Amino acid sequence: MKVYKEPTILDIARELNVSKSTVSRALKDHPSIGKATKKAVKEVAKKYKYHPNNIAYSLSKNSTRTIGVIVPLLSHYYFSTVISGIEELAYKSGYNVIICQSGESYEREVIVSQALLSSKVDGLIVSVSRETNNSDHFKEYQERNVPIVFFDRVCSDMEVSSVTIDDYKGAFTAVEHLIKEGRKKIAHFAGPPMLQISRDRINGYKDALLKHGLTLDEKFLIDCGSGLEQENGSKAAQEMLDAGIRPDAIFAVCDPIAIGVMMTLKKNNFKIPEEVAVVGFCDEPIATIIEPHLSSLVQPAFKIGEIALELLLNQIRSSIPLVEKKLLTAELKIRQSSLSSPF
Amino acid sequence: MKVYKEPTILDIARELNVSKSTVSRALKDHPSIGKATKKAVKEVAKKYKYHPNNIAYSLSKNSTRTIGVIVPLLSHYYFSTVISGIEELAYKSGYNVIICQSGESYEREVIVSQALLSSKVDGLIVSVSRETNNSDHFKEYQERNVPIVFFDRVCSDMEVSSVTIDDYKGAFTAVEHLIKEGRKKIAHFAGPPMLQISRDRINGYKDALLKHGLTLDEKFLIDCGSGLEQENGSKAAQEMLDAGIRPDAIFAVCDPIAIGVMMTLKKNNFKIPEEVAVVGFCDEPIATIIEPHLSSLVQPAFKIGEIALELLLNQIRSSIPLVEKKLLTAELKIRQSSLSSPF
DNA sequence: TTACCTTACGCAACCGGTTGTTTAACCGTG
DNA sequence: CACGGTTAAACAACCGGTTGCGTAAGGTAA
Repeated sequence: MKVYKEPTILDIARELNVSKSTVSRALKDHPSIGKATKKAVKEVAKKYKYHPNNIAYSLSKNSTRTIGVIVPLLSHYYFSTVISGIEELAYKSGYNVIICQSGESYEREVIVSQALLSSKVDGLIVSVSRETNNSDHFKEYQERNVPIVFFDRVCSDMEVSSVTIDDYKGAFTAVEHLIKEGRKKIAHFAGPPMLQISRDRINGYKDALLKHGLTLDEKFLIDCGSGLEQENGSKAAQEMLDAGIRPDAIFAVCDPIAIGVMMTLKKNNFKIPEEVAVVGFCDEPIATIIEPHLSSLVQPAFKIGEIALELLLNQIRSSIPLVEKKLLTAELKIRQSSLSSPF
Repeated sequence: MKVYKEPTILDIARELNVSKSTVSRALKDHPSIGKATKKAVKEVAKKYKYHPNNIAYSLSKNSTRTIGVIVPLLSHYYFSTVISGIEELAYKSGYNVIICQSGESYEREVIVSQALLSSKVDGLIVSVSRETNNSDHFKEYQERNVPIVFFDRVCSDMEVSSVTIDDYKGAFTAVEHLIKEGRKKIAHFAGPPMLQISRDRINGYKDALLKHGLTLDEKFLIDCGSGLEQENGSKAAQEMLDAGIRPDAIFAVCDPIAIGVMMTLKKNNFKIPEEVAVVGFCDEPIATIIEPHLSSLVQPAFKIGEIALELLLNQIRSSIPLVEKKLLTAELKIRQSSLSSPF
């Protein structure tokens, strides 16, 4: 393939017997080019179906007008919605977006971040993998003055812009809600401790219990292993039941875990919410498919994407290093799964 | 920002008093460079944390080693899984991937395909938006000898490689299964007729009925409007019930529609599968969250991505135009929603 | 007529790599 | 010692744009 030679600015120049700089300027309405010339150039460009070569543009301008995005997994509704938010604003601002997945793997995250660096992205938006506890690959961006914005999952040892949800407050709200519904034995199915969000949610859980005079029972703090998937929730819930642990409410670190927990509870003939109430986090679409519908904390994913891009553009356009941290609040959406008198 | 100047091949060359061509060759172990020189160059490169500039590379090689992917929506599990398949094989083959969403909008699809063309991708993998009924923007790729592979949703007026699943056969199998379970009044909730897959599935539905001597009743062929979302299914199902139409089985064009139908049926106190059996298409994760679990046709999404990339690489590496069409079979996964004696 | 200013465009360097073609030094050989 | 062959590296063109600066043509004013 590739025998065909694409039309370039030079082809247009030759056809009209002008210089290539004239063509370049004519195509972007530079004031020092005559009206007639502009018209002629544009006509020939259209005739040849000329497309400007972005690569050449990027090389000469030393800017690719491209921003890189690294997320753990595209298949999570939350992440793909954040991406939509990023893209929407990016296109409006004349930027392209390159999306990469780390697949929750540290190694892969390093590889793709290096690749994006070589591709000379003008900035990077990242939610780190749950394995990541070293940020050298991101520090290289800082050394090269390529702006970074973290969302949701941050590298806490770096001073960069970020947009996150107040996980502590969200968890606190959720647990407080369960307490107000009369629950006394509230368990938390926690996420991987590597992630800051897991730790924040655990703390919110603990503090809500303490505030309302409930004792913190370590056996109610349940580790779901390294995953945030449904199976992790199912498995951990079964182990909990097998161990004879019987909470009357469960706050799960995320919706898939909550769903897994619910599946296991139902399989073991526990009534939700009568015997066990459940609250999740993230409000994914599955929350309203499971029965009973799952109460969850709504993260404004699209908005988060837009804000992340906004912070990034602020940095790109700024002449000085800029650090802005946005903290958003997750709103509790109460559904049947956590009500005491649901019907 | 961007005050910092990145180290280039020339910086290394100056430090060692050699020419830049020597550095370029040393970095890639060209045989005509001495061992000592290679070692020195690589050391300085490491010292400076040199990263090759992909942009410059692409410009001189006239190849970006990048392939573009356009999908309707990232938030569909099916599409993000296909992308994972593409990425996996792409990385192994030394290619990068740029992912774009059309958002099911024709207009947006044209914009992103033009952008990818300007970015000089070496090839394109596409599943077209459901609005698309004009393929001029893709024909430009052909004119420029940039290979294209379609998956799932194709532009039927173009002779290019594609990987699709046999929608006709899948639909036929699903409906035949319902018939064997003793259902007589089988309705089909159809997708937008703009999409070839919708038409194929309708035909599979019709032919299965005919084969088993069931009459084709037009009132059982239900249009869900332009969308493939859950709400379209709910709405269409409610309209059906309101019109007094009472099928004993429903084959839906896709899982979200099937879920929407099930929700509405349950709300109206119809028992699934006793009164109405339901089968979906695609086997998304939600199929095993809804109760009863939804029977569906499994599309090997990851595999589809891998094959699509393989066909694309075949074209990129070939010196002559190449057209390969792969047709995969969707396997019916039978769950409770479509059984006559489920328990 | 001369000096000066616009207007419209060309020239050439530059971005950071790749690569075909010299070139220079060094080797052994007859 | 002259010659041919290797080896290692330099030179320079090229990819396709952008852009600072120079300049010719034409108009205007002194």
